[in-house]
Amino acid sequence: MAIRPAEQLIHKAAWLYYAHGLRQDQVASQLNISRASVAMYLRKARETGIVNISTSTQLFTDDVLARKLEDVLSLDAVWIAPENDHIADPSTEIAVLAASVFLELVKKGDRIGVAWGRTVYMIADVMSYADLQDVTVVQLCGNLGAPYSYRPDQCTMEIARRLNAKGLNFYAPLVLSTEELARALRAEPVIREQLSGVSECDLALYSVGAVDADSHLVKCGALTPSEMADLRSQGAAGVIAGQIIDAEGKVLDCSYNRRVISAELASLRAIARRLVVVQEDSKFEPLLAAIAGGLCTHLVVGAHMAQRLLDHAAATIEKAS
Amino acid sequence: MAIRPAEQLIHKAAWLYYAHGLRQDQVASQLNISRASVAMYLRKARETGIVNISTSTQLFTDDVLARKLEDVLSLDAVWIAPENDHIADPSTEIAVLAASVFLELVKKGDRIGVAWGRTVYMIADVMSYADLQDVTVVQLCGNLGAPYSYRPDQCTMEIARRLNAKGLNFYAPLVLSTEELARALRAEPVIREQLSGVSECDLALYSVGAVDADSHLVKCGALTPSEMADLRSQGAAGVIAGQIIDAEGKVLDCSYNRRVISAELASLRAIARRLVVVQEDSKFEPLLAAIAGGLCTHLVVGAHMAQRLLDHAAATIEKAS
DNA sequence: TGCCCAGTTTGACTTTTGTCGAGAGCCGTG
DNA sequence: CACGGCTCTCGACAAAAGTCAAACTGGGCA
Repeated sequence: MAIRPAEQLIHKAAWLYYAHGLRQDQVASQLNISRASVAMYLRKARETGIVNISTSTQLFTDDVLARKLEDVLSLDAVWIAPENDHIADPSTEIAVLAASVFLELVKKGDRIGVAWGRTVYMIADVMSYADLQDVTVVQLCGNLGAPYSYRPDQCTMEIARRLNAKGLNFYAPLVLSTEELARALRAEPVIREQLSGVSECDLALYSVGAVDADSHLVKCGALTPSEMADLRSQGAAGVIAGQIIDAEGKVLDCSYNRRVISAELASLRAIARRLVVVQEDSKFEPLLAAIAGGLCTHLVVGAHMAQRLLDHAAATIEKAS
Repeated sequence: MAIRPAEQLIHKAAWLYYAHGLRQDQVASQLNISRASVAMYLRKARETGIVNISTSTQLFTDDVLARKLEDVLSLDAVWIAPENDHIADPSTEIAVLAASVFLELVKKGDRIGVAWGRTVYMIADVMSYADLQDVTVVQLCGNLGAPYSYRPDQCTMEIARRLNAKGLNFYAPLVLSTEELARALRAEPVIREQLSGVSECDLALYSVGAVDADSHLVKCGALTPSEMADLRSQGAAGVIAGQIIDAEGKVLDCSYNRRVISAELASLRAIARRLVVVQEDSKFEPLLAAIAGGLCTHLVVGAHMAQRLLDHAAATIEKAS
């Protein structure tokens, strides 16, 4: 009985413990193993998603602020992570909340589009394991060759791993050196298929990038700081799935965008649930752009950002009237 | 701060403990309360479904036997509760499994039809709490006035309570004394509406009753033992949602059925997922009838029953060839 | 006002659970 | 066939969680 402790035993232990409510020693005697082993199995069961512990995120939508934001920005749902009191690290708080919200939004059989970035990777990192075998996680945009730690494929694969789902990477560079090459590559059947499959997603997860020298696009060499500054003066307001958008949330008409291999914004908008998570307060304008462009239906932000959004909306309405 | 500890605190405690993985004493100090209170809050959180602990029921479908049954009976999914070894009470085991399976099948926004009986009530009784606010549980058949403990409305309400969902009872007797009255009552707008709403359900939960003197219908006075025996000789093979069905799973043409207020079998068949749970080995024939009538897409049974079903199917095929 | 009640909170205690290092079986390899 | 390397397992200890009766709280009521 020392061969292959196997899923089987883990399952049984988890079943007896969590579903029947037995104590670990009772489980141990039923299964003829030591209690220590049971404890270990149970940990594994939790880690692999055989048991699922999830907490309602309702607390964060019950907030009046969240409700107001939903109304004023016409979003389906908003979650606000508290930042006021002795919270050690608000950005972690946001990531943890976003991970829970994400898991709550996923349904069996879903196809999920995932973009990339520090925020997305942080969410993946704190996401608890689940066992969603008939779920597919697809990468929304091309890869960056640069030795950068939040690569699009890493984000996709990590989330797929956590969910025990199928991961669908796509191996094209995010940005090419000429528009021609980008066009040609987009026409490739493999790539075209992947791109057209995006609109069949049921759920999307992304953050939004800022248009400044700290942007990921600059850090990993897709754009130089001066190019970025140029784009900014041309009206660039944010970055979504590797593409530059203007203040209205439309793709900016520029060479860079034409050289990018990524899901079209129209495809993104075709996804029913679009979860946008923003950690940094500095991403206020990019977020406004994303919302303006209808790229967001579900939003997770910190309390401070939420307040800014609400104030801004109020000011806009006042000005209009 | 002693006023209304409220959901708020429970939510926060649950969040810090389960989502952030803090220890109870850390949660206690964050929230400025004693660890004992935290422990109590966490229990409440579990009881009210603010946190959800669920275990994958895959173990029970992985069974080869389950796979074979799915094939041979053309069912969508089969779960088999083990009965072989030192399991104390196989019927409880089946109920616990059925409850887990049920919870796994429920999706947000679902409308769920629930019938009645000892089995259904047992399932409700062991079902863990969940917080599915946009779920509606509807009663599939009329009530029994008799002082019987597994009344249809009780089954419905208990499941709704566990799920924190809306319960939709319907207050008509299950069986009337004359066909005329039954017809008249069925024509009542309130009742008609409820009955026609059944086919809009996404999920149904019921067991199947035996046609003998031990049947609930006899025990609660809807039928006398001799009437039951009569029906049996007329071809009655089982009871579904208070109605007598024949071996082919069709409604038996008899006075009793015409006097019953319950969801029509056609409405039941219109429900995409029909979870049938059978505990007693004696319900072999009724179950066969239900399956024959297409009243079952998802099945939970004990190992012994599963084997009988498979043997029977094998024999039938052999005979046919 | 003073008293009682229902529900909360707490400290102290017990029980349950997590973890560690050591030991045992298995396997491929030299 | 003996040897490490590997993983699984166990016993014992430390840490964490559950429990209970007693104290407390604020609000309703005579």
